[in-house]
Amino acid sequence: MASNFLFQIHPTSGVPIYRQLMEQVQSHIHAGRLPVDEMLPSVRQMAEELQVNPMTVSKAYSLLERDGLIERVRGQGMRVKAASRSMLPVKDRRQMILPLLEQVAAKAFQVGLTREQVLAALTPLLKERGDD
Amino acid sequence: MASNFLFQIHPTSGVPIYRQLMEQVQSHIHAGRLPVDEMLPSVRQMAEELQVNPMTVSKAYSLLERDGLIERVRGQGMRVKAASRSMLPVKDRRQMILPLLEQVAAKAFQVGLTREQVLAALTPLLKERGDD
DNA sequence: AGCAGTGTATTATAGTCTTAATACACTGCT
DNA sequence: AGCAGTGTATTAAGACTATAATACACTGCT
Repeated sequence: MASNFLFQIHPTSGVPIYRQLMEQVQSHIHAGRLPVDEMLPSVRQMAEELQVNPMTVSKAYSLLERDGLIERVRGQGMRVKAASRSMLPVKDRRQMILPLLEQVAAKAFQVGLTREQVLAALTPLLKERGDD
Repeated sequence: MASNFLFQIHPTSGVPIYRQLMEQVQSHIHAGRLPVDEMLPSVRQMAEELQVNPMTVSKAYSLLERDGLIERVRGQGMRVKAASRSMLPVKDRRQMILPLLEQVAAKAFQVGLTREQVLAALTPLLKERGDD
C-alpha cells in the first residue's frame, strides 16, 4: 500500500495551510488514529509529503502544543499528549462533522439535488475511505 | 422579524470575506432566492450591513461578473444574469457539490465515522431542507 | 443642471500567510 | 566526539487580504 499518510492539503479552500493541518491532527487524535504517545510525522517529513514549507508545519505544531493536544520532546519530535483524551465517543465525533454536513445540506438544497441524489453521490466516496 | 438580509460573514473561518460573499451570492442564485434580473444589494449597503469595506464587496461582485453570474448595470447596480438561471442538468449540479462531498468523506475518515454513521447523520438534514 | 444613487479606480497602510535560507539547541546512537 | 535526526529562531521577501479616504463616470430623477 502506497499512501497510508494521514494528512492532505486543500490548496483551493482559502483556509490557511497551518489551520488545515491543525484541524486534521486534532481530528486524527480524536478518532484514535493517532494514539496517545504516538509520534507525529516530523516537521521535515510532513513538509516534504505535503510539499509545503517546514516552518508552516512547525507553526501548526506549535499552536497545537499551545492548545495542549501535543507536546514537544526535545530531540525527538512531537508526541500526542496523554491529557488530550483521545477517542471521543461517537456522539462527539459526529458533532465534529456536523457543520460540514449542514453545509452539504444547504448546498444540495441550493443546487436543487434530491436527498437520494446526494446520498448516491456521497456513498461511494465514503466506501473508498472505509476500505483502506 | 428583523433580518431578512440574505448574507452573513463568518470572521473566524479563515476564508476571505470576498470569497464567502461570492459563494453566498452563487448559492442564493441557484436556490432561486435571487431571481433573474433581481438587483443585488448595493456595494455600500452590503458593506454597511456586514461591517466590511465597500471595496471588499466590490471585489466579490467583480469576480462574480467575470464568472458570468451577475452583470453590471451602469448607474444602477449589479443584476442577476439571465444565463445563470438556465436549469443545469443533474450531472452538472452534482459536479458542483462534489468537492464538498469529498471534504465530507475525508473528514469522516479522519474522525473515524463509518459510512452508515455519516449517512445517518446527513439524511435528516437533507430531509429538513427538502421540506421547507 | 443639480443631486443622489450606482460600481470602480487609485493610493496608501497594515496584517496575515507562505516560502526561503541559515543557524541553533537538543537527543539518540555510534 | 561525531553525526543524523528532532523542533525552533531569525531574517527576508512576496503574495494575498482588508481597510481607509478620494475621486471619477455613469444613471435616474427632479
